[in-house]
Amino acid sequence: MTYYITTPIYYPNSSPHIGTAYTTVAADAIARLQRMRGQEVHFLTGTDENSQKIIRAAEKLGLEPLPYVDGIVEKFRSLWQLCHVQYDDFIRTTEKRHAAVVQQVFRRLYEQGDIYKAEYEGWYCTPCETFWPEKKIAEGKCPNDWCGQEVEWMKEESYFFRLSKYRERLLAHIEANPLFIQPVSRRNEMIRFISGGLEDLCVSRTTFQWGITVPFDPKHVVYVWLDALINYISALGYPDGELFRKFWPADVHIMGKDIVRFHAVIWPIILLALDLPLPRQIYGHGWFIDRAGGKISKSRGNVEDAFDLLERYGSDAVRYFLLREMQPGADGTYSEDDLVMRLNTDLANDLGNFVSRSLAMVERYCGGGVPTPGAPGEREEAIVALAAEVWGGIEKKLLACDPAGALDELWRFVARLNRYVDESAPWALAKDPAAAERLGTVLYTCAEAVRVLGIFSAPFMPGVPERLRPLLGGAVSFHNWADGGLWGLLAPGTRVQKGAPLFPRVDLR
RNA sequence: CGCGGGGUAGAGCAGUGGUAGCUCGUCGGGCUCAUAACCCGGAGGUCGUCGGUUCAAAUCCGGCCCCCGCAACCA
Repeated sequence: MTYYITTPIYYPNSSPHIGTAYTTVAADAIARLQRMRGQEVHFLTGTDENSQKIIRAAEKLGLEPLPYVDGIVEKFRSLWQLCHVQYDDFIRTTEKRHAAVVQQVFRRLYEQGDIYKAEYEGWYCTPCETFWPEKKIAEGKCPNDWCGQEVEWMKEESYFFRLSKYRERLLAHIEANPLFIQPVSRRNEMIRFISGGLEDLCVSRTTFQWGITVPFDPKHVVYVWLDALINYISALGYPDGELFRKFWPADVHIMGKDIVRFHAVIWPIILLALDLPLPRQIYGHGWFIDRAGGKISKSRGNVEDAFDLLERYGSDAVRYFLLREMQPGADGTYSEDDLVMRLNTDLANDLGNFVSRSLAMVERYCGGGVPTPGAPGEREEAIVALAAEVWGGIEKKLLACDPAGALDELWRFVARLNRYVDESAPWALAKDPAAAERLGTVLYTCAEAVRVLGIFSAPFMPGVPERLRPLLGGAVSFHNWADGGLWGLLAPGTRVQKGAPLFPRVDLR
């Protein structure tokens, strides 16, 4: 089976913030799980580089647009590398492979009458490169709070995309496919919005040249959404590419809630017009907000901070925090204090400490060799049953784009394991020579649980299995998700060591 | 009459008809294998508000108050 998952293409005009990191890491966790399940995965991310803002930002630094975006793109790439994001392709809208497809699509839509030429009129803010609707304009000023410049009434020759023509078909598709837009709150929003009627979309500009030229009318460049959304198929080599045949339609497009509308309306309509199948799912997650309830701004989550966070806490901890904190259908809260709390309580105290105490006891009471278990008791049977349950739960939740729920499942298991150690009190068994077999059973259960935890953690925190492997004798495999659903794969006699703490505690200041 | 989401212990959240739960914090106890980590127990909530339906409501219905998104060409 194939699995195609995407993030949006990001805007390299500003630094990637914590929200883009969330989107990308969430997609990565799902992609990793699917690979572990043996699916043939294609994971796409990239950058959206055709915008007038790019020119401005470059000018400020005295650069041409392309060298400027090249630099920013490198930042994105190295950030994803530091986060251990394993994408299969990174598309840039400045690439020829993309431009060629956009031009081809534009031409086809024009020829079949879905794109037509007309005149766009409205209040225009030059710095924001935006036409604003009448009711948004207060006293002739741009409504963007960071702008506030005078707007002017402008007429511009433009091409328009006939969204209205496909409205009914789109609505019918959404109604017939409850999972098409998720979560449900977003779906309801979109149904309302579309029901209210669709205006045709302006898809070209003549006021600047940076972008993809309209093939038959070179004074126009293709404007934003038509250009950007097509990345999902241009990256696959539409229309004749082998990847396209193999992976389209996408299984899921993941994104922040702010751009669900474009993905749930414009993108499906482009596909309908091209007579292509629609993606199976569009998932809109929430935003990270700060503790005061405000949006995360550059001062909080810019790229320098992200690099800095990763350096100080490590990719696994940052990934864990992001994935755990964002509840489906809601916004998440970001603060460094919360991150440190998660790191100390969940990762160090619960998960890390369980690994540490388990392996330490095998070292101390069994000379470092995994003991042979005796007959399982009730407690062991409960542990094995819970492992299987949690294994299924993680899979189900993560594939439903709910990493936080999946991690809740995982921690249900970790909590149970710590309780198991206390209840079983191996340190007491070790003092009683008659309890040797029982001790072996308990410590085998602990060590085997460590192996299983390595698999469970792998999609979320890829560093965990890497650091666990040498502790479990170097020969254990964490690559197959199926192995997480089995019990007893760890061979008795395997040499283990306690090693360094998996997640050292951090003291703030 | 714009649309939608939300108001549950000090904080952050789960819970859609039947004795109010989780995480953190707090108080007390236990253990000593472990990263002063782990385990158990207690205190703390009239579930925004007023009214209704019901044998029974945080959960269904209605009014009101407050907070937050969206309101299209701005990732």
